[in-house]
Amino acid sequence: MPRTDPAEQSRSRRERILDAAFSAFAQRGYRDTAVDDIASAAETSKGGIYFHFPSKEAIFRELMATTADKLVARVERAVALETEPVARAEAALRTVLATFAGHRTMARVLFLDLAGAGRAFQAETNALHARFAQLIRGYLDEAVATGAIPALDTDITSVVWFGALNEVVARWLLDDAPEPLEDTYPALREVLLRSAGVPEARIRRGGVPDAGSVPDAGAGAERQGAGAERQGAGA
Amino acid sequence: MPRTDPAEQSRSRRERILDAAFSAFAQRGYRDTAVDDIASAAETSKGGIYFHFPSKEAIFRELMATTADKLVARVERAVALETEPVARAEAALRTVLATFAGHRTMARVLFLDLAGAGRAFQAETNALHARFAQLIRGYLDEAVATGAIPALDTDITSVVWFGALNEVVARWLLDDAPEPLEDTYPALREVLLRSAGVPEARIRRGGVPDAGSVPDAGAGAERQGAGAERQGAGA
DNA sequence: TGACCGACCGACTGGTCGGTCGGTGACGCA
DNA sequence: TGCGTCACCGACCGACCAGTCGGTCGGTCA
Repeated sequence: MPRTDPAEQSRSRRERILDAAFSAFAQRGYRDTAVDDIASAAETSKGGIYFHFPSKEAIFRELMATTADKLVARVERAVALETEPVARAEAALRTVLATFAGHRTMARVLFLDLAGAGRAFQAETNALHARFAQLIRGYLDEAVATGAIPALDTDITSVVWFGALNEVVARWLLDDAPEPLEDTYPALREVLLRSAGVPEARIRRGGVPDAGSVPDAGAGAERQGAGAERQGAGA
Repeated sequence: MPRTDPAEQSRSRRERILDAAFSAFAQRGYRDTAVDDIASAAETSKGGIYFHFPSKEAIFRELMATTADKLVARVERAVALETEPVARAEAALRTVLATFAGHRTMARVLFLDLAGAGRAFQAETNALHARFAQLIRGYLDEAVATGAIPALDTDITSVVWFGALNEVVARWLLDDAPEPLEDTYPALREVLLRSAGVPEARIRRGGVPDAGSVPDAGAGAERQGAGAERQGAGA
């Protein structure tokens, strides 16, 4: 097949562009992928792309949406095979893991901040996450050692804790009119302690202490003594 | 104090730059913050900035590092006040939440992928997360309804599940020589089921099923029938 | 007083990249 | 044979921006 293979040609150009964009975004991220890159990977031209799509962003959005749809459909199919609720939850979990395992690229597009930065930062951020997870792990190991909680995989548990915290905070950050973040503490605490095998009795005893023991949050400014945390307005 | 207030001046220019960069990055993200923006916010010039820092990236890295250090120090201080292991873990959790609650900007710098994209995508990504969390929540609600698990806050639990999954996958994606993702399933399953209050007996029964019930992961190509998932080499 | 220096300034450069627009060839139709 | 149209091409435009570099200026020291 020299060029313009008919079978290949029949898959409309639009599809070829989408495929090319998909793997380009997954490999280099949105910002670092130029429309020209997509064009050449799809064996077309920039003009050809802008004939089919109004903007680079539109390509990305379409990709996100259809990819997510596919994953959701897959999960729902797997879940439908089970009837018992816990088994259904397990099936969902297992399916997501198995799907990503077989489609690393798909995972990249959906989970990594594809929207975002270059490799260097990705690694940096990852190291930061690892650092916090390690901190948590230390406390968990300690708890295991003293018998406060049963022996368990503290590696994964710490990752779960960090991931959960990360998500809770991110969600609060992106909320336009967020409730106070601390309000989530009691429920989050309960879930996380339970995940680490803390006995129910111990969980129910002692929610949030009335005061003290948390160093002055909300006091001093963000950085040093300067005028940080200024509102959106200023220059 | 008309201008060049001495007290203000004494806080070295370098600090002013760091402060300005901190809030600029937090508000607009790394990519969308121009060095000129930082300069004018710090009431200095681009040249002035490049006198103190070798590159834009260096500023960002320094900010990340010191911010993380501060948070870790704060957590460790709070933890040191407790002796019982579970209480220590609780203190850590509470401190992180309380700190971010009081320092939204700090949270933005550390947690959001500020390294990354513009607002539009952030919102998009958030919606996607919400969608998946909602999916999970459905299953959990079902489990509660049938009495398979005790009544609990399925809202946060689903967020925890999603966050955990997200983190596990992200970590696997950034690993250079990752173990198969499915290998984490048994441990992850255990932690998450426990977090949802599934009885220990039920957790121990049935780990991963021998086969089937997971639709053909790893089969068809990533997108349509095309040649996606090509390795890093190609154009 | 004059030589010197370090901090700081801002115009400029080199390069990148999204998006545009005037084509162009193949094809159907009259 | 002429004409319109669809799909596509690629040179080009304009904006944006990190980083550079020649220059200024307020001190300081001899």
